[in-house]
Amino acid sequence: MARIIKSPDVRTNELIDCAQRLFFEHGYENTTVNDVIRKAGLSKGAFYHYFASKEALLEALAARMARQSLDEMRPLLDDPSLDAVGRLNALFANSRRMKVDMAPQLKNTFNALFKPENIVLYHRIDEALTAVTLPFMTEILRRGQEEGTLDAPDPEAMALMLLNLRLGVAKVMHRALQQAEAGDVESAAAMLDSWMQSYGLAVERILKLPEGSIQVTEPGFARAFLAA
Amino acid sequence: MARIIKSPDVRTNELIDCAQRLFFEHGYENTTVNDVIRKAGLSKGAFYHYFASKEALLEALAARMARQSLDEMRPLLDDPSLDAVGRLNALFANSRRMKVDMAPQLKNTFNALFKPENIVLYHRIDEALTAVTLPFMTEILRRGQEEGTLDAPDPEAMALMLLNLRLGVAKVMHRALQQAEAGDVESAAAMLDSWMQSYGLAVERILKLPEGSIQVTEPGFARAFLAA
DNA sequence: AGTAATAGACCGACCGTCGGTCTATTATCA
DNA sequence: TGATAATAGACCGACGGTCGGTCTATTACT
Repeated sequence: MARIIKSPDVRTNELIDCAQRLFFEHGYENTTVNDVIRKAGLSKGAFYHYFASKEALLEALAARMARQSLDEMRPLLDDPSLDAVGRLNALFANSRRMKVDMAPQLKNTFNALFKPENIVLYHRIDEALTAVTLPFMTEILRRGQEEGTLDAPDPEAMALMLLNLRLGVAKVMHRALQQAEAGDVESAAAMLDSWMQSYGLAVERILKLPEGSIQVTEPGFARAFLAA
Repeated sequence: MARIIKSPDVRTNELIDCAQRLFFEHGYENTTVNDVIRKAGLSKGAFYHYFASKEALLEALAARMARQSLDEMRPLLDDPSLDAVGRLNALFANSRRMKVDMAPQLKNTFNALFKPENIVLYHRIDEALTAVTLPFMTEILRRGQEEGTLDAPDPEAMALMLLNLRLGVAKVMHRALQQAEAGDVESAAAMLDSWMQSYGLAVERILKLPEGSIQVTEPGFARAFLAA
């Protein structure tokens, strides 16, 4: 094979790129190291020069995703014009916008991530994401408690619970996507809408917020997302 | 090897028994089919006569655990003397009792289940458990809504969220166990207690119950569990 | 400037392990 | 007694990972 030399940083990211595409498309277990290096145009030796194991590649992928996600969130904490509720709503709005924007890829991602053979991939990413998001969320709640805009006696515990709930949303979104793909878009949208409503309600109740202060969904979101 | 013949039912359960011990101890991925059949005293051919794959064995294990757990819960639904809140409290009390009774094994189980190499095992079991528990929980909430003892506009959605929260508790219990094993029993117990307090609070708030109506923990529970 | 030395990116044949298959053999029962 | 269910274990191919070695770019020295 032709010998092409690149900077370690570039190579590493290329490998993670390939891993992301392959893992998401075929699952972690179903992707072989040989698949990765073929796609990356690299030898086995080179691969193991950069990553200690296939698992380490997964770890690096999860870490990169967590980092990216954190970069998206950080501005919200720094914005002094927002109170805690505003920050939470901004978080939800942000994630909505992203979901609709990237619906096509996201659909694939969701479908891939929740395939039963992909639990490992899913869990690693979720773990990394949660680890990165928890301090962030805790800080939002802590400030909210200070401001008196919400009631979270133990901000970290409450934050962790909110993140646990978020997982449930992801699962339901996947169910809705599958139902929509099976042709039943309307009822899937209805189901998703109603579920997100309940989710919002739960968040409000946990933080003792007045009903209606948290807007996790907006009119037509479910349909727009599922129909994309 | 001597040829021993047993009824399919017995063999199946023996294999699942071995799988349970081995998977929990060394993890699913780290346990080979050869390990299982060696421990069960069986040939490869016999194994694949009963299970289509190693994965199918895991599935069967998860299903059996779910079935057992359901059998433990069912009496609660049938008891007419309990209202919804009573049933939830009974559920918590039950799980507390079980936790303290079987603390030694449970410690192992928890430690095993949350080892990073055990995500697959953990997830499968959780999935089976959730699938079995959700209708049960939904029914409790539905009746509670009917009785007016709690407020769950969408019982299934709320039930699913409560189950999602339960996961968080399991994770925190694991963290506490590790901390306790590292010698810091007191602060681990304090942490766990405070966390369970928050968990109870969240449940109450989600269901709009008066504060104090749900008792997930009781004085000394965390210490008793961790010190066992 | 020319050259020797070093680092480390890169290569691919090879190996051990593991899930799973296949054929042969033995028990059970209609 | 023939059919079928149960058991045995040799065998297979794929896969993750290793290893000895090559190639190239940079640095150190004369």
